[in-house]
Amino acid sequence: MQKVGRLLEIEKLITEADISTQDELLRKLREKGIPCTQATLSRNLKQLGISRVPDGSGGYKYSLSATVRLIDAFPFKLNLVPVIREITEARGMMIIRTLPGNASNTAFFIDGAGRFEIAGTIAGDDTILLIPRDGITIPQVHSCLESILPGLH
Amino acid sequence: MQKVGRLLEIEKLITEADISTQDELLRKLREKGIPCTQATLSRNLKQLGISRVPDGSGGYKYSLSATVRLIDAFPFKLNLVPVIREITEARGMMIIRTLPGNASNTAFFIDGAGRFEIAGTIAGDDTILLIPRDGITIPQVHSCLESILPGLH
DNA sequence: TGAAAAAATGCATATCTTTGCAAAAAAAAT
DNA sequence: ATTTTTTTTGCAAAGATATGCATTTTTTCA
Repeated sequence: MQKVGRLLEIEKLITEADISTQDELLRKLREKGIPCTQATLSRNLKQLGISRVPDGSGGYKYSLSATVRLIDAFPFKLNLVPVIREITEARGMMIIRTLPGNASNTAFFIDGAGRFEIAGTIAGDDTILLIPRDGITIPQVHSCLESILPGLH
Repeated sequence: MQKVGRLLEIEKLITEADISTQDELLRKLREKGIPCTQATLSRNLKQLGISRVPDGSGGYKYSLSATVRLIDAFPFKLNLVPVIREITEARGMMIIRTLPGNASNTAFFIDGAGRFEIAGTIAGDDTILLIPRDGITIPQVHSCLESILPGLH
């Protein structure tokens, strides 16, 4: 299963050239040796936050929408804690995106729970890097977070 | 001819509330006493540069594509480059050194590009930690950065 | 004015996109 | 390794949007 590869290629194709329909994009993917169907493409575009926008010349083209980000890509759900916007995983760590200026509050709150699973956190302005202790899995950290942050689901 | 009034109202309606189909928008217009058909609406939306974008919660909503254009034609793209002093790699992540005080501007800009390859960034004063998404290689991030920041070597 | 040209609109339909569902594939648990 | 659970996918159909064409409305210009 090469979903990530396909997502990258989709992103690349739509930034490299103006593409106006999913069928057109589909053809280009296949030319690159990436098999896909239009239905899957539709779902992938949604996931990538890519949409079909007027191109200003009477037509339409696909384009990344800067504000919408990948949320459903990984098995984490969008949470209900107002300041947390997104939680993703990378390199065995967790990246928690918050509203601007809220990263350190949130990190402080997480640290304050004193959970063993969490080796430490580093907070910027709107992003927290959460480093799990060795041997701790992401699902474990996730359920740990759920217990720390009520409303997360 | 009440086209202009309708255009204004359309813009207003889609910024005030999340609207996910043209029929829904059409109903709201009619509630305001503005008669219209779906066909006209489609043409008007195209003219206004409004498109249907993934809302990040599994649905779609209409949105001005101003943000997308902003990124596409970001006026200070080139001005950003000189503040970056060095880019290095460590532990599968990237460390970007900037001029003092410029890390968060730069990180904000990078985040704004909304690239899939980048799981998140954390900015201090003059250093950014960029965490690539799993499965993404450093060279991939490099070329990603190059496309976000033209002028980068 | 009134005639001619341009723009806007509605209708019907073509085109394009999204989604429910079942099957396949992948990941996690035992 | 096998079972269970979760995720991804294709198919087909439903849903949503765009557009050609004819008509109406608005604008332009003599």
